Amino acid sequence: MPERFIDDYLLYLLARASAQISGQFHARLRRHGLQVPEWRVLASLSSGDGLTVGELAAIALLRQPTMTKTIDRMERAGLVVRRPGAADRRQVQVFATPAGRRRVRAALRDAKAHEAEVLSRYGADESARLKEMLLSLIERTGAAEDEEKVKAAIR
Amino acid sequence: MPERFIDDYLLYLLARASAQISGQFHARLRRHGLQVPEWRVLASLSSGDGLTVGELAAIALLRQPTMTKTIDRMERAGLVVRRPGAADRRQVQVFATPAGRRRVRAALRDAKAHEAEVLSRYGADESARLKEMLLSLIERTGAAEDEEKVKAAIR
DNA sequence: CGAATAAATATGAAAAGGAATATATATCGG
DNA sequence: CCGATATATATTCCTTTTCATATTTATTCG
Repeated sequence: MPERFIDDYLLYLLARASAQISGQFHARLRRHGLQVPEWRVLASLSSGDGLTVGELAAIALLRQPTMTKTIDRMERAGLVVRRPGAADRRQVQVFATPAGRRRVRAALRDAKAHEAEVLSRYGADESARLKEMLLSLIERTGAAEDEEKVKAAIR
Repeated sequence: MPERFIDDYLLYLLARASAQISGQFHARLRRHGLQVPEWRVLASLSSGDGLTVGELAAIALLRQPTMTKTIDRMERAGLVVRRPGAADRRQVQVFATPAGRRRVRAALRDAKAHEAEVLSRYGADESARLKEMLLSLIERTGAAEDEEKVKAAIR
Protein backbone atom coordinates (compact mmCIF):
# COMPACT_ATOMS: atom_id res chain seq x y z
CA MET A 1 0.00 0.00 0.00
CA PRO A 2 1.30 3.49 -0.75
CA GLU A 3 1.90 5.70 2.27
CA ARG A 4 -1.45 6.62 3.73
CA PHE A 5 -2.20 10.28 4.35
CA ILE A 6 -2.81 9.70 8.03
CA ASP A 7 0.53 8.01 8.61
CA ASP A 8 2.31 11.32 8.26
CA TYR A 9 -0.46 13.49 9.68
CA LEU A 10 0.49 15.15 12.95
CA LEU A 11 -2.98 15.00 14.49
CA TYR A 12 -3.27 11.31 13.77
CA LEU A 13 0.18 10.52 15.15
CA LEU A 14 -0.72 12.36 18.32
CA ALA A 15 -4.09 10.65 18.62
CA ARG A 16 -2.62 7.25 17.93
CA ALA A 17 0.29 7.59 20.32
CA SER A 18 -2.02 8.85 23.02
CA ALA A 19 -4.69 6.21 22.47
CA GLN A 20 -2.18 3.39 22.34
CA ILE A 21 -0.10 4.29 25.36
CA SER A 22 -3.03 5.46 27.43
CA GLY A 23 -4.89 2.30 26.52
CA GLN A 24 -2.17 0.26 28.16
CA PHE A 25 -2.36 2.24 31.35
CA HIS A 26 -6.13 2.26 31.40
CA ALA A 27 -6.09 -1.50 31.61
CA ARG A 28 -4.06 -1.13 34.80
CA LEU A 29 -6.39 1.56 36.11
CA ARG A 30 -9.29 -0.84 36.02
CA ARG A 31 -7.45 -3.05 38.48
CA HIS A 32 -7.52 -0.09 40.85
CA GLY A 33 -11.25 0.25 40.32
CA LEU A 34 -10.96 3.62 38.62
CA GLN A 35 -12.38 4.99 35.41
CA VAL A 36 -10.23 7.33 33.38
CA PRO A 37 -12.06 10.55 34.32
CA GLU A 38 -12.08 9.45 37.96
CA TRP A 39 -8.36 8.86 37.84
CA ARG A 40 -7.76 12.28 36.34
CA VAL A 41 -9.86 13.96 38.99
CA LEU A 42 -8.15 12.20 41.88
CA ALA A 43 -4.69 12.68 40.39
CA SER A 44 -5.41 16.39 40.02
CA LEU A 45 -6.75 16.72 43.53
CA SER A 46 -3.69 14.95 44.87
CA SER A 47 -1.60 17.94 43.73
CA GLY A 48 -4.10 20.51 44.94
CA ASP A 49 -7.34 19.91 46.75
CA GLY A 50 -10.42 22.05 46.34
CA LEU A 51 -10.45 22.53 42.57
CA THR A 52 -13.73 23.66 41.07
CA VAL A 53 -15.89 21.64 38.72
CA GLY A 54 -14.87 23.85 35.84
CA GLU A 55 -11.18 23.57 36.57
CA LEU A 56 -11.46 19.81 36.83
CA ALA A 57 -13.29 19.63 33.53
CA ALA A 58 -10.53 21.60 31.83
CA ILE A 59 -7.80 19.46 33.35
CA ALA A 60 -9.52 16.18 32.63
CA LEU A 61 -10.24 17.26 29.04
CA LEU A 62 -13.97 16.85 29.49
CA ARG A 63 -17.00 19.12 29.07
CA GLN A 64 -18.39 20.67 32.17
CA PRO A 65 -21.66 18.68 32.23
CA THR A 66 -19.65 15.48 31.90
CA MET A 67 -17.53 16.50 34.85
CA THR A 68 -20.61 17.28 36.93
CA LYS A 69 -21.80 13.74 36.35
CA THR A 70 -18.39 12.27 37.03
CA ILE A 71 -18.32 14.09 40.36
CA ASP A 72 -21.84 12.80 41.04
CA ARG A 73 -20.62 9.23 40.62
CA MET A 74 -17.49 9.79 42.65
CA GLU A 75 -19.42 11.44 45.44
CA ARG A 76 -21.82 8.49 45.54
CA ALA A 77 -18.81 6.18 45.69
CA GLY A 78 -17.39 8.18 48.59
CA LEU A 79 -14.25 9.25 46.73
CA VAL A 80 -14.82 13.02 46.82
CA VAL A 81 -17.07 15.60 48.45
CA ARG A 82 -18.46 18.87 47.13
CA ARG A 83 -18.36 22.11 49.07
CA PRO A 84 -19.76 25.47 48.00
CA GLY A 85 -17.07 27.78 46.65
CA ALA A 86 -15.34 29.79 49.35
CA ALA A 87 -15.18 33.12 47.53
CA ASP A 88 -17.74 32.65 44.75
CA ARG A 89 -20.81 30.72 45.72
CA ARG A 90 -21.63 29.80 42.15
CA GLN A 91 -18.59 27.60 42.20
CA VAL A 92 -18.40 24.16 43.71
CA GLN A 93 -15.11 22.97 45.13
CA VAL A 94 -14.22 19.32 45.09
CA PHE A 95 -12.15 17.59 47.77
CA ALA A 96 -10.81 14.05 47.88
CA THR A 97 -11.97 11.99 50.83
CA PRO A 98 -9.53 9.75 52.73
CA ALA A 99 -10.97 6.86 50.73
CA GLY A 100 -10.32 8.77 47.52
CA ARG A 101 -6.74 9.53 48.51
CA ARG A 102 -6.18 5.94 49.45
CA ARG A 103 -7.62 4.73 46.16
CA VAL A 104 -5.40 6.95 44.05
CA ARG A 105 -2.15 6.29 45.87
CA ALA A 106 -1.44 2.93 44.26
CA ALA A 107 -2.61 4.23 40.89
CA LEU A 108 -0.12 7.07 41.09
CA ARG A 109 2.70 4.65 41.78
CA ASP A 110 1.52 2.54 38.88
CA ALA A 111 1.37 5.57 36.60
CA LYS A 112 4.94 6.51 37.40
CA ALA A 113 6.13 2.96 36.89
CA HIS A 114 4.33 2.72 33.58
CA GLU A 115 5.72 6.02 32.39
CA ALA A 116 9.21 4.89 33.36
CA GLU A 117 8.67 1.71 31.36
CA VAL A 118 7.61 3.63 28.28
CA LEU A 119 10.49 6.06 28.58
CA SER A 120 13.03 3.37 29.44
CA ARG A 121 13.54 2.97 25.73
CA TYR A 122 14.75 6.55 25.52
CA GLY A 123 17.65 8.37 27.08
CA ALA A 124 17.02 10.93 29.78
CA ASP A 125 17.64 13.88 27.48
CA GLU A 126 15.59 12.38 24.70
CA SER A 127 12.71 11.85 27.12
CA ALA A 128 13.02 15.42 28.27
CA ARG A 129 12.99 16.68 24.70
CA LEU A 130 9.90 14.69 23.90
CA LYS A 131 8.07 16.22 26.83
CA GLU A 132 9.32 19.67 25.94
CA MET A 133 8.00 19.36 22.42
CA LEU A 134 4.62 18.25 23.67
CA LEU A 135 4.49 21.09 26.19
CA SER A 136 5.46 23.54 23.51
CA LEU A 137 2.74 22.21 21.22
CA ILE A 138 0.22 22.61 24.02
CA GLU A 139 1.28 26.14 24.82
CA ARG A 140 1.58 27.44 21.30
CA THR A 141 -1.66 25.97 20.06
CA GLY A 142 -3.46 27.03 23.21
CA ALA A 143 -2.86 30.61 22.19
CA ALA A 144 -4.16 29.86 18.72
CA GLU A 145 -7.30 28.49 20.27
CA ASP A 146 -7.94 31.81 21.96
CA GLU A 147 -7.45 33.59 18.66
CA GLU A 148 -10.12 31.35 17.19
CA LYS A 149 -12.48 32.32 19.97
CA VAL A 150 -11.74 35.97 19.39
CA LYS A 151 -12.36 35.62 15.66
CA ALA A 152 -15.60 33.78 16.36
CA ALA A 153 -16.68 36.48 18.80
CA ILE A 154 -16.05 39.22 16.23
CA ARG A 155 -18.33 37.67 13.66
CA MET B 1 0.60 26.14 42.90
CA PRO B 2 3.42 23.61 43.07
CA GLU B 3 4.03 21.67 39.87
CA ARG B 4 1.14 19.28 39.41
CA PHE B 5 1.93 15.64 38.80
CA ILE B 6 0.10 15.62 35.52
CA ASP B 7 2.04 18.55 34.10
CA ASP B 8 5.11 16.39 33.71
CA TYR B 9 3.30 13.12 33.01
CA LEU B 10 3.90 11.83 29.51
CA LEU B 11 0.43 10.31 29.06
CA TYR B 12 -1.22 13.52 30.09
CA LEU B 13 0.94 15.65 27.82
CA LEU B 14 0.06 13.38 24.93
CA ALA B 15 -3.63 13.39 25.75
CA ARG B 16 -3.70 17.13 26.21
CA ALA B 17 -1.76 17.94 23.06
CA SER B 18 -3.95 15.59 21.08
CA ALA B 19 -7.22 16.82 22.56
CA GLN B 20 -6.31 20.46 22.16
CA ILE B 21 -5.00 20.38 18.62
CA SER B 22 -7.58 17.90 17.41
CA GLY B 23 -10.30 19.95 19.05
CA GLN B 24 -9.36 22.89 16.85
CA PHE B 25 -9.57 20.83 13.72
CA HIS B 26 -12.77 19.12 14.76
CA ALA B 27 -14.46 22.49 14.87
CA ARG B 28 -13.53 22.84 11.20
CA LEU B 29 -14.69 19.33 10.43
CA ARG B 30 -18.18 20.18 11.56
CA ARG B 31 -18.33 22.82 8.85
CA HIS B 32 -17.78 20.00 6.38
CA GLY B 33 -20.63 18.07 7.99
CA LEU B 34 -18.39 15.30 9.24
CA GLN B 35 -18.01 13.65 12.61
CA VAL B 36 -14.55 12.63 13.70
CA PRO B 37 -14.94 8.89 13.09
CA GLU B 38 -16.55 9.63 9.74
CA TRP B 39 -13.62 11.83 8.81
CA ARG B 40 -11.17 9.13 9.76
CA VAL B 41 -13.00 6.54 7.72
CA LEU B 42 -13.19 8.70 4.62
CA ALA B 43 -9.61 9.90 4.99
CA SER B 44 -8.47 6.29 5.25
CA LEU B 45 -10.51 5.20 2.28
CA SER B 46 -9.09 8.06 0.24
CA SER B 47 -5.69 6.37 0.46
CA GLY B 48 -7.02 2.90 -0.16
CA ASP B 49 -10.58 1.91 -0.91
CA GLY B 50 -12.12 -1.34 0.22
CA LEU B 51 -10.79 -1.55 3.77
CA THR B 52 -12.61 -3.93 6.05
CA VAL B 53 -14.63 -2.96 9.10
CA GLY B 54 -11.92 -4.32 11.38
CA GLU B 55 -9.15 -2.45 9.61
CA LEU B 56 -11.13 0.76 9.78
CA ALA B 57 -11.77 0.28 13.49
CA ALA B 58 -8.06 -0.15 14.14
CA ILE B 59 -7.15 2.90 12.08
CA ALA B 60 -9.86 5.09 13.56
CA LEU B 61 -8.91 4.03 17.10
CA LEU B 62 -12.38 2.66 17.77
CA ARG B 63 -13.77 -0.70 18.85
CA GLN B 64 -15.19 -2.87 16.14
CA PRO B 65 -18.83 -2.59 17.24
CA THR B 66 -18.50 1.19 17.26
CA MET B 67 -17.13 1.09 13.75
CA THR B 68 -20.00 -1.09 12.61
CA LYS B 69 -22.38 1.61 13.84
CA THR B 70 -20.34 4.37 12.26
CA ILE B 71 -20.51 2.58 8.92
CA ASP B 72 -24.25 2.13 9.42
CA ARG B 73 -24.67 5.88 9.77
CA MET B 74 -22.38 6.65 6.86
CA GLU B 75 -24.13 4.16 4.64
CA ARG B 76 -27.49 5.71 5.51
CA ALA B 77 -25.99 9.11 4.67
CA GLY B 78 -24.79 7.77 1.33
CA LEU B 79 -21.11 8.34 2.05
CA VAL B 80 -19.96 4.72 1.82
CA VAL B 81 -21.21 1.33 0.71
CA ARG B 82 -20.56 -2.14 2.11
CA ARG B 83 -19.59 -5.08 -0.05
CA PRO B 84 -18.96 -8.63 1.09
CA GLY B 85 -15.26 -9.43 1.35
CA ALA B 86 -13.74 -10.56 -1.92
CA ALA B 87 -11.54 -13.35 -0.54
CA ASP B 88 -13.07 -13.93 2.89
CA ARG B 89 -16.82 -13.68 3.04
CA ARG B 90 -16.84 -13.02 6.76
CA GLN B 91 -15.29 -9.70 6.03
CA VAL B 92 -17.12 -6.63 4.87
CA GLN B 93 -15.30 -4.18 2.66
CA VAL B 94 -16.15 -0.52 2.75
CA PHE B 95 -15.98 1.78 -0.24
CA ALA B 96 -16.44 5.52 -0.46
CA THR B 97 -19.22 6.66 -2.75
CA PRO B 98 -18.71 9.62 -5.08
CA ALA B 99 -20.61 11.68 -2.51
CA GLY B 100 -18.24 10.46 0.21
CA ARG B 101 -15.20 11.31 -1.86
CA ARG B 102 -16.58 14.73 -2.64
CA ARG B 103 -17.32 15.36 1.01
CA VAL B 104 -13.83 14.47 2.17
CA ARG B 105 -11.93 16.39 -0.47
CA ALA B 106 -12.32 19.81 1.13
CA ALA B 107 -11.74 18.34 4.58
CA LEU B 108 -8.44 16.88 3.42
CA ARG B 109 -7.31 20.26 2.13
CA ASP B 110 -8.38 21.79 5.41
CA ALA B 111 -6.50 19.17 7.38
CA LYS B 112 -3.30 19.85 5.51
CA ALA B 113 -3.69 23.58 5.93
CA HIS B 114 -4.33 23.23 9.63
CA GLU B 115 -1.35 20.96 10.10
CA ALA B 116 0.82 23.44 8.24
CA GLU B 117 -0.43 26.17 10.54
CA VAL B 118 0.41 24.20 13.66
CA LEU B 119 3.84 23.26 12.33
CA SER B 120 4.55 26.72 10.96
CA ARG B 121 5.89 27.57 14.39
CA TYR B 122 8.57 24.92 14.00
CA GLY B 123 11.40 24.46 11.54
CA ALA B 124 11.18 21.71 8.95
CA ASP B 125 13.70 19.50 10.75
CA GLU B 126 12.09 20.12 14.11
CA SER B 127 8.71 19.16 12.68
CA ALA B 128 10.21 16.04 11.22
CA ARG B 129 11.78 15.12 14.56
CA LEU B 130 8.49 15.59 16.37
CA LYS B 131 6.77 13.22 13.99
CA GLU B 132 9.61 10.75 14.22
CA MET B 133 9.38 10.68 17.99
CA LEU B 134 5.65 10.09 17.86
CA LEU B 135 6.07 7.34 15.31
CA SER B 136 8.75 5.75 17.41
CA LEU B 137 6.51 5.88 20.48
CA ILE B 138 3.74 4.23 18.51
CA GLU B 139 5.97 1.49 17.20
CA ARG B 140 7.83 0.69 20.38
CA THR B 141 4.79 0.67 22.62
CA GLY B 142 2.83 -1.30 20.07
CA ALA B 143 5.21 -4.17 20.67
CA ALA B 144 4.74 -3.84 24.42
CA GLU B 145 1.01 -4.10 23.88
CA ASP B 146 1.47 -7.47 22.25
CA GLU B 147 3.58 -8.62 25.18
CA GLU B 148 0.71 -7.70 27.46
CA LYS B 149 -1.65 -9.79 25.40
CA VAL B 150 0.73 -12.72 25.56
CA LYS B 151 1.06 -12.38 29.31
CA ALA B 152 -2.71 -12.19 29.65
CA ALA B 153 -3.11 -15.28 27.50
CA ILE B 154 -0.69 -17.29 29.64
CA ARG B 155 -2.61 -16.70 32.86
C1' DC C 1 -29.45 50.48 44.37
C1' DG C 2 -31.55 47.72 40.61
C1' DA C 3 -32.05 45.84 36.01
C1' DA C 4 -29.38 43.70 32.55
C1' DT C 5 -25.75 40.79 31.48
C1' DA C 6 -22.35 37.32 32.48
C1' DA C 7 -20.50 33.22 34.66
C1' DA C 8 -20.62 28.51 37.18
C1' DT C 9 -22.96 24.45 37.80
C1' DA C 10 -26.85 21.26 37.13
C1' DT C 11 -30.39 18.88 34.47
C1' DG C 12 -32.81 16.33 30.73
C1' DA C 13 -33.10 14.26 26.38
C1' DA C 14 -30.65 12.25 22.73
C1' DA C 15 -26.48 10.31 20.68
C1' DA C 16 -22.43 7.70 20.96
C1' DG C 17 -19.47 4.28 22.92
C1' DG C 18 -18.32 -0.16 25.09
C1' DA C 19 -18.64 -5.07 26.95
C1' DA C 20 -20.56 -9.22 26.16
C1' DT C 21 -22.43 -12.20 23.00
C1' DA C 22 -24.72 -14.03 18.71
C1' DT C 23 -24.11 -15.31 13.90
C1' DA C 24 -21.73 -16.58 9.82
C1' DT C 25 -17.72 -18.12 7.60
C1' DA C 26 -12.77 -20.04 7.69
C1' DT C 27 -9.28 -22.94 9.17
C1' DC C 28 -7.19 -26.80 11.38
C1' DG C 29 -6.37 -31.57 13.05
C1' DG C 30 -7.57 -36.08 12.52
C1' DC D 1 -14.31 -34.71 4.59
C1' DC D 2 -15.95 -33.60 9.45
C1' DG D 3 -16.08 -31.70 13.91
C1' DA D 4 -13.77 -28.41 16.80
C1' DT D 5 -11.89 -24.07 17.09
C1' DA D 6 -10.92 -19.41 15.49
C1' DT D 7 -12.07 -15.11 13.22
C1' DA D 8 -15.04 -11.10 11.26
C1' DT D 9 -19.01 -8.64 11.79
C1' DA D 10 -23.49 -7.59 13.87
C1' DT D 11 -26.58 -7.06 17.77
C1' DT D 12 -28.14 -6.15 22.46
C1' DC D 13 -28.03 -3.89 26.58
C1' DC D 14 -26.08 -0.59 29.47
C1' DT D 15 -23.02 3.34 30.61
C1' DT D 16 -21.05 7.58 29.38
C1' DT D 17 -20.91 11.81 26.80
C1' DT D 18 -22.79 15.70 24.58
C1' DC D 19 -25.91 19.56 23.39
C1' DA D 20 -29.08 22.71 24.78
C1' DT D 21 -30.86 24.92 28.45
C1' DA D 22 -32.31 25.95 33.32
C1' DT D 23 -30.86 27.74 37.76
C1' DT D 24 -28.21 30.27 40.89
C1' DT D 25 -25.01 33.77 42.04
C1' DA D 26 -21.74 37.78 40.40
C1' DT D 27 -20.79 41.77 38.09
C1' DT D 28 -21.64 45.87 35.45
C1' DC D 29 -23.72 50.09 34.22
C1' DG D 30 -27.30 53.40 34.38
